[in-house]
Amino acid sequence: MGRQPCCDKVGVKKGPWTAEEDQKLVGFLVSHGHCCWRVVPKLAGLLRCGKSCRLRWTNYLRPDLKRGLLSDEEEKLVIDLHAQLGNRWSKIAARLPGRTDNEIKNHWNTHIRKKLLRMGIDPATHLPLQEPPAPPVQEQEQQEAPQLQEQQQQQNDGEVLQEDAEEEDLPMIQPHEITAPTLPPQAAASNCGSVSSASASVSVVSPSCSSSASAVSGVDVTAWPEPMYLFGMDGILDAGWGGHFPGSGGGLSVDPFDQYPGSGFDQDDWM
DNA sequence: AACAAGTCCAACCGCAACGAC
DNA sequence: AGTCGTTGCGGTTGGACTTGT
Repeated sequence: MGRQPCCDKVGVKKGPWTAEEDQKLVGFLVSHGHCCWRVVPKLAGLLRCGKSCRLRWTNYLRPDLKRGLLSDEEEKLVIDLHAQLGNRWSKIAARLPGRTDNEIKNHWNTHIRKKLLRMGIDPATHLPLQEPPAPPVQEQEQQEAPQLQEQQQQQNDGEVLQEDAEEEDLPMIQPHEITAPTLPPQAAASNCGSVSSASASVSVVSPSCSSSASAVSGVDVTAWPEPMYLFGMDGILDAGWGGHFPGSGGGLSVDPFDQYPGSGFDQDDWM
């Protein structure tokens, strides 16, 4: 018995999302929420499969996402959690607010993994690599921590990583540094993703069109969180999110967008 | 300036888990 | 208890971008 594909392969667009598609998706989700992802693209007028919509939303369009490199603290936490949880990226992501599993996974594979390897640490086990003679630099580092128990190793990871980061002179961008330039709400609304609570009209420029879009286009998608927070719970309620967030009575101390699947409201709530 | 190699990340794929019936 | 539909997760890939020659 074969699995039914998540969507009809025929007539379904793939590849990078366009600004127009992002607008449609965000506009639809903000005003209606999602009942089930399969029907979202149809209702939103998108030639995408539901899975693709969900991924786009959770990994990029969700308003509570942080953008930019992981901070030093976040990186340490990822290493720590990875030592405990292994490749359970979603579990790790759950401990880093505003970060997605995909983002953490990518960061691990492109940055952290290499750092650990250079340090002579097996990224999979977080133990020193049992390898043939390492190059001098690694040798030296290995001498510093020979045959450490895992706990000790974890403790060292952070310290050595920090040194490593300094060594490379890698700029560690803090969240507050990567958010959008502070704009008055109106300006923010006209320049970047905006959500009118009344009409739920949304404008977004897709960074997928160009990875440097946020830097050069003048339409900073990293600004997403700010306008979304600015329009606040009232806007969310006006836009049709009302009553969908248990315990969302006051303020946004509990992020309403975070972890909404399985957080206590069922599909009917979204209809 | 042009090209090649390397890096990074958004998006896709396929499987597993879960819930409804 | 078994089947089906949906969502979530982790691995992988394609291509844009950056860096080096």
